[in-house]
Amino acid sequence: MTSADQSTPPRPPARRARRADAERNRAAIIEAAAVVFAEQGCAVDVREIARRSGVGMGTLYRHFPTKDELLATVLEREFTAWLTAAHQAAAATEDPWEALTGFFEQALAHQAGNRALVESHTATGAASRVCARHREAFIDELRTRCVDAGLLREGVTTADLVLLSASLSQVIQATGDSHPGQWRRLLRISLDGLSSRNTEPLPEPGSRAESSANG
Amino acid sequence: MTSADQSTPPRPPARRARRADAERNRAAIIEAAAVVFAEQGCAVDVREIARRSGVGMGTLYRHFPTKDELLATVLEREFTAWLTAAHQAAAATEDPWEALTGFFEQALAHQAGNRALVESHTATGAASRVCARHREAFIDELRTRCVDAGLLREGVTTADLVLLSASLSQVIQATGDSHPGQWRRLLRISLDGLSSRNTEPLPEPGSRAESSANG
Amino acid sequence: MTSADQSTPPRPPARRARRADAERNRAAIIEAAAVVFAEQGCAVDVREIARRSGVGMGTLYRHFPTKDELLATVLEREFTAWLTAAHQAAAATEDPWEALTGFFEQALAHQAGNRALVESHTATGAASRVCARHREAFIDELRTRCVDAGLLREGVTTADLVLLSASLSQVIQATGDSHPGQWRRLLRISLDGLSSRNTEPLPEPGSRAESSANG
Amino acid sequence: MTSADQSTPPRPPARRARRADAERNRAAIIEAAAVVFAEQGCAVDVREIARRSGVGMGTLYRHFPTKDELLATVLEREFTAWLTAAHQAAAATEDPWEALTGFFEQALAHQAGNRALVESHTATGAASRVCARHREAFIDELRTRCVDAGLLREGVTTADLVLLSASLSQVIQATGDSHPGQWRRLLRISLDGLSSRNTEPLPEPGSRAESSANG
DNA sequence: GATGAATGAGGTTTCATTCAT
DNA sequence: GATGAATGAAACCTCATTCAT
Repeated sequence: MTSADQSTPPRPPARRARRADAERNRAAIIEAAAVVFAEQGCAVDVREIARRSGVGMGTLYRHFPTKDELLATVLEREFTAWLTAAHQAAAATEDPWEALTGFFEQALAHQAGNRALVESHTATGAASRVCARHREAFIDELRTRCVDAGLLREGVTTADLVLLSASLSQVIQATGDSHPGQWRRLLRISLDGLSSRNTEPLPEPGSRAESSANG
Repeated sequence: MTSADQSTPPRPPARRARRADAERNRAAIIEAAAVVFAEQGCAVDVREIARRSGVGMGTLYRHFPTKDELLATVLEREFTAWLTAAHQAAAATEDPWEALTGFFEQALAHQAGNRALVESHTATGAASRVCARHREAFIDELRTRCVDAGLLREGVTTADLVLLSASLSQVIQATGDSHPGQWRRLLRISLDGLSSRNTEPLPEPGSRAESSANG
Repeated sequence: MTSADQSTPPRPPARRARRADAERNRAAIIEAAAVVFAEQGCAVDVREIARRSGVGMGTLYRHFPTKDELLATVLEREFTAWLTAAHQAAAATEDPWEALTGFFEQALAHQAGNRALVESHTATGAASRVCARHREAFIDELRTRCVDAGLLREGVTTADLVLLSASLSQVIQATGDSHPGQWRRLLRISLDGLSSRNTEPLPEPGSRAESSANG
Repeated sequence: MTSADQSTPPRPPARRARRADAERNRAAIIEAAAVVFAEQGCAVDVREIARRSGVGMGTLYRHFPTKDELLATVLEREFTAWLTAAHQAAAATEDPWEALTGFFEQALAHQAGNRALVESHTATGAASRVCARHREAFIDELRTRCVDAGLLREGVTTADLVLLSASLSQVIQATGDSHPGQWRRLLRISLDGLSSRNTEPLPEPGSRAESSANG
């Protein structure tokens, strides 16, 4: 009566007895950790996370043998979720420029108020490695589309865009509570600086040329 | 009654001497703290600072009742020094735009490699309050000059410029060793977005309008 | 009432089958525990044992309600095995003294490299109780043979020999890798001190008389 | 009136103000640690030591940055105290053999009931290194005296004596409470085996020759 | 019976701050 | 005023044992 009503889902190959409970715990831990990390940054007490997820310390450390590992998992999950959404949004429009700006919009909106996520940009831990590569690949895709359409300023690299994203995301943190939404102005300014309307060449990476000629 | 019996206050210079010693200690502490904070960020052990300044913990805490207060003092001193230099640089040119770009250049170059300084942008401690105000005043001055000369994009506020500065300074930290100088490209892009060449209105602070029209 | 309703006990072999499985598990646990305890001493993580025996923690604890109990079982098994071999060796020679020295040789050789076995001499846990009794009985047998043949020094008790064995076994551990075989010298020295050639009386148990007169 | 009464001890060069208190704490810590380690072995909770010495955890770790360091200090102190006493005892007699036996007597009596001290023989930590060297030097001295007087069995090395000492000290632990003083019998036996009365050669280090010929 | 996830007290160590000298 | 030892609350992590499935 309880499980096998109609279209029985192909019974998982047994041995998953406790796994369900464990998976629920693991999910609870990640959930709680995500909240706590977002609220208070990477430096929180692990016990706070254990308390909020309703599990003991041992359980937490069974699933994540190290605080860093937990953090990495949480961040990766958030990165992935965000990238997935970004892909969908990008696929929903024909306009390359709209795809690019939409990406930035969404990236920043997503990171607003997530302290750990922002801190992770600075962190050099192994956590961000994988995520970084995924993000880079996607940004490169967006860039190529804009370049092909002649919309992007000459010489703008993927690294530039990655950096711009990281840069703005950290601003969000600072303005988060006091000036919500101000980052949109900065984003607009930067994007305008990225448009092919600007014809002056960018300084070579590593060069020390003067920054801008406004005449 | 105990030491100075025979009238004619014998040693006011003695107290002065003490004062000088204390002042020297204070300076040593700030000096050492500046180095340590710059090298290792805000999270260093206070004892490291005491050790490097050659004073005891008690002395340190007599001058600065809290680690945060010491940090604030250090940061403020650095802000002040930097702002002074910035003022001089700004006064040395007639061109308002050059003054503005020069400011950014110098601000960012100054912050490269100073971990505490960059972290302070995110920190909500009392440390940054004072500094923020000074910086703001100066940026506002630069902005006004540009606006008066018709060089700055319509609607750009001081807050925008402050945020841009903070934003880029954090990029410097992230790219510091691996991609030195890349921040100059980002700066150039942003400054181009700030020029009065861009005529589209910026989104209202707090609004959610679309970010950019590239047509 | 639940399983065997229709009289004629239907599946005693079934329960036997279960028993066999359990017995196999028990054997696997002991086997693995013996290896791990020998390698790493008594302080190993129980999970290491569970992992190596291929059973879950619950199974392990069903068979051995306590880590100490498992340890006791393992040690007893090893003692038994060793004692059996010792018995055979002792029965293979007519010479009582050779039987005694052979026993020591074999005891020590057997314990070289088994950390838990050596540690157990110091440990006051319930583990060593049983083993101790068996060993004692056998040593007493050897002693009696030597005494009857007039080969053993006057007054040497079984307890003395037990203690000598324990003592030397710990030496083996200490010298194990660096000076293999040095214990044989010590054994020889001790055995010579045990021979009936030495006629001075031993100090009473508990007495504080001077230890030796070498003249 | 308080300090400079008569024969003033040459005033310590100032700067020792707090040092006295700290030294008292350090002593208290070592004292407490010695007791606790002796009672319960090396594996005690550091907090127990802190509690018993009446200092906070921080104080303890200021003086001994690591539990191992504390243990090493305690052991070394005990070794030193013991060796000093042993030197004096050895100097008090003309008889080389009495000096040797006295040394063993005292060494073992001193270690009876000190769990950490005995455990340290097995431990390979850096703690015992220094102590070991001192002990070895002293034992070598005793040995030489006996050899020169023709009292010691041919071929007995310092290493043999060191090992014998360690071996017996561990026996003490095992018999400590139940059979106090039994180790004296074992010691006597071993010493008799060491006397020059025994003329059979010892097995070469590393050899596998038979252990003893009692005929 | 078997499984292995969950438990949580305890282990060592750090560090901002206070306080006796 | 200066000194630096003392403080003690956390922090991270381990592991013998229990218990739901």
